[in-house]
Amino acid sequence: MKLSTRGQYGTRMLLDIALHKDEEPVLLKDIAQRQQISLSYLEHLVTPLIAGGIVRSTRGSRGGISLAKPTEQIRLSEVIQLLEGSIAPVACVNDPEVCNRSELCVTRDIWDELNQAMNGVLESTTLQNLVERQKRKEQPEEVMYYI
Amino acid sequence: MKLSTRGQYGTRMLLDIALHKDEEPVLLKDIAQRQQISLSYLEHLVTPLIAGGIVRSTRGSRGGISLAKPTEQIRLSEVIQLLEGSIAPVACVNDPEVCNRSELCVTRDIWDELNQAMNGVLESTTLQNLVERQKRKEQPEEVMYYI
DNA sequence: GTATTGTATACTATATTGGTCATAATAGTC
DNA sequence: GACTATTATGACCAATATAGTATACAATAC
Repeated sequence: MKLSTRGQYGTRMLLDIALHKDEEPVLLKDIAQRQQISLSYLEHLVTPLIAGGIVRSTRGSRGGISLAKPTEQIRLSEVIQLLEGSIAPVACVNDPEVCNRSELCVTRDIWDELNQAMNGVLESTTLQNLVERQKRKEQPEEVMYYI
Repeated sequence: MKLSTRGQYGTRMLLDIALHKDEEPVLLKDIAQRQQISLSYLEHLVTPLIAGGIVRSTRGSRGGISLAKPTEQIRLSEVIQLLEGSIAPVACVNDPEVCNRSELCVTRDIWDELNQAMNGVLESTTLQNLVERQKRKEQPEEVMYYI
């Protein structure tokens, strides 16, 4: 039940872009450095995000990556779907045809519930949520000083 | 986010045993045939379940596999844990040490929520639930006739 | 003691993961 | 228009995990 680095790195990349919106378009190189991810691997991960319309790229000098939609409209479910393919823990959840026992299979029902549980979290989390959480996380130290 | 065949086959094996409790101990060979899983692969999967105390095996003729505890006490979370290792979508959820950014990482927080969501389903589902669901599934046709 | 069953280990093929690298395309700058 | 900075794309590769097979061995009921 592991999330591969594609999904992990991809979300971190998007969060990084969102946190540096003032300097859009953001350089892949900078993201790579800040997130400690190899540039050449990031190049791979950005492609499906462009194709999926989450992100826009401009080539050439002064180019880079920018978000293609407002952060509130970027759901984690979408991101993971693009980078990892279907979230479903087993294939038959999406496509009952793959297994001839689907009809009567109770284990399938459970995997479906599992799928829905995961989907619930990912569907309800937007990039905006992540940004807010991040900001909240970085503040408490400062707040402490005022006590 | 895939569940490997280990987890899938393993749960099907346990459900199969539970549904044939009258003929315990159940032969691996029979499970393999009914569940259409190769015997030699099943032999692999049964080992961790024995080690985990979910199932008991008796060797020799008239031997086979039997459940080591009542179906109500066998949680899916336990089964998956034994067969797939940790359920956590990313390693840092269980062990923050693996990543030096754990402290401030908001994506980690999300993976943790994802983990909890999945855990909730698996923790609350027992083998007994599966058995009941299965029986309910196989009945409705008969019930219909009485309407 | 022997047939029947599980146990353990070693092996193999394939797919996935996590990259690297070279090259092409594109946009800005002089 | 040449040069440069930057992303885009695809070929390639190594390591690991998955899924499964094969084989020899151990225990036990009969």
